Amino acid sequence: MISSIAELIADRIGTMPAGERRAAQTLIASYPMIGLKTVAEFSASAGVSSPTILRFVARLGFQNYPEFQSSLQDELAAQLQSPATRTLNPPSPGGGTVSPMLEATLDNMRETFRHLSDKQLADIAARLADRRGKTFLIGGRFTDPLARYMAAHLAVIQPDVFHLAGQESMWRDRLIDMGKRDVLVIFDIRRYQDSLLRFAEKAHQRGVQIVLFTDQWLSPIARFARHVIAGRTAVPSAWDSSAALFVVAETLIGAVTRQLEAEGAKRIREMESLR
Amino acid sequence: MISSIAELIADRIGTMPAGERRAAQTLIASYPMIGLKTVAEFSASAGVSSPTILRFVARLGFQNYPEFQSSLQDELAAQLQSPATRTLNPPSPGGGTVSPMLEATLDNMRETFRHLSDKQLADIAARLADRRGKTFLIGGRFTDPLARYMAAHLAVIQPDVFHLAGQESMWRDRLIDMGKRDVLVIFDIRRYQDSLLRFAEKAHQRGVQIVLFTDQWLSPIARFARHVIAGRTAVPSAWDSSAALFVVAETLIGAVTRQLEAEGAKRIREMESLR
DNA sequence: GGAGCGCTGTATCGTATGTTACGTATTTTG
DNA sequence: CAAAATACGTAACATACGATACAGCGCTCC
Repeated sequence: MISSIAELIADRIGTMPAGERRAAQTLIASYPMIGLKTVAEFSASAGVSSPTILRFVARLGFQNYPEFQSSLQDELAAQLQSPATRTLNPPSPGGGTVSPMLEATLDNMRETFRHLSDKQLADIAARLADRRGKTFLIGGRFTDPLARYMAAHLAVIQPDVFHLAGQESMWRDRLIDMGKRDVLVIFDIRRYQDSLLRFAEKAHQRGVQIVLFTDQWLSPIARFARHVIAGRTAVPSAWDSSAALFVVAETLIGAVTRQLEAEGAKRIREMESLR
Repeated sequence: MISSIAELIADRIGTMPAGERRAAQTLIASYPMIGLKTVAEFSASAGVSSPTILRFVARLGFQNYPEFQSSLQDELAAQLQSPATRTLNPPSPGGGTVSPMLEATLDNMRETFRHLSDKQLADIAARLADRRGKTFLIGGRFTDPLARYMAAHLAVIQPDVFHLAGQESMWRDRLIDMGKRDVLVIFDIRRYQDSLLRFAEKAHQRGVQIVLFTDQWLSPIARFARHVIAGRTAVPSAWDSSAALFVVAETLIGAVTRQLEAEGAKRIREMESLR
């Protein structure tokens, strides 16, 4: 049962030629506003010609463009009347893969932040913004990309940010560079990796301050960590979700950036000029 | 402070002559839909003549009818984009760094999935699960970790998954291995990278099917993409957020895994025994 | 009660908008 | 590799839409 134009498009987008598909994608991307504008604006926004828009509309089964617009308007009107039914995608009957996954993820985030105080985040941000020491980041098999993501951002706004990648032996050798003033950010969720635990222990012995991103069951590394961020990871999937940790990471990145505002801005400008 | 046209009308309806007042009441009664229709329809619905509608619009301060309609559309668009900020969620006191960031992120996700149909995700998942071709993943400066994250998971459940890293020249050379049956997953958000665009174009020429993760303004790569996922990225931070795209990626990973259930499970067992 | 003012609708006009025809480029098929 | 089919854009076209001029009507105020 197809009830909305968006569904209709999703249903037929596969059978459309390239130009019309672009039209479809542009419409979906900012649904449904562009469809309410003129053909000329729609076509310009999609980067195709007007006739292509009209053919696209015709393929959806409409006699002409105004009829198509009326449909969009009716749909909008219906949505506005019942705020509860505002979701563009109906509750996806028959084992939809989207809704449960999204709901669980959103819950995870709320729950994660509920157990995370502003002060805690501010402390960690201050620690990361402290320019007297270096910052190292490392992650496990699936969480290493999170470490990379964070490193990529932090490296823009301050010097001495290092992502530890590659062979275990590689980063173990970097231990010699680490000291009391340095921070080590570790991402480790189930199933926890021994290599990371060993590494964390040695770093801890050298006085390195460890910030740990882990799941709600806490990696054994928590024992050595100065700060522990426990994110919810359970979702209806074969895999655990790192989304909550990802959002915490982004939040921290934002906080650190704000703290380094002055120096950071200058640094970013310099960087721009180097490109 | 008057922020919406509805308020504007309420403010001035007292000073209006009878005919225009009827127009105003009709508009308010089914706000704002009638205002998006033609002058003729509006006038008929209000039981007045077209010029009266135009005079009504002029009195509100608009130069002409299209300008009035654009204002209504902008207002609608703003409403549709931030569903939560409209009703619930008080402005979270204390100006902590956490709440606004989290709220915006949650909104982004809801909004992103609102524009994403089950069918679309299923199509992409099916494509990624198709074992006849290879899967390549690549990302931009800040989004490459997302590509890595996805690659790390997909590589576990199926063979021939490759993350393209390192020098541009490196992955450009991999083009020769790509063909019609293969899929290229690209992550590209503002500011879009030329190198990725060039790469996407060449891949497209070779018939590679491109799945694009981008922001709501659509990377130029969308032109060559078979599937486009437009995630919301705006957050109260100096950086754009990739969290929504991250969640979409996780959802896809889950969907692909489910499709490859049988073979995947066997593969995972084998892998376990190899460790 | 009459004159003036203001509001409203009818009819006309100009134009922006949707539509269509046609030629070129691109892809598909034998 | 050739030929056909399909898709796309340019440009001309028609129409429907918004804008305007003007006349009629009612209302108010002297």
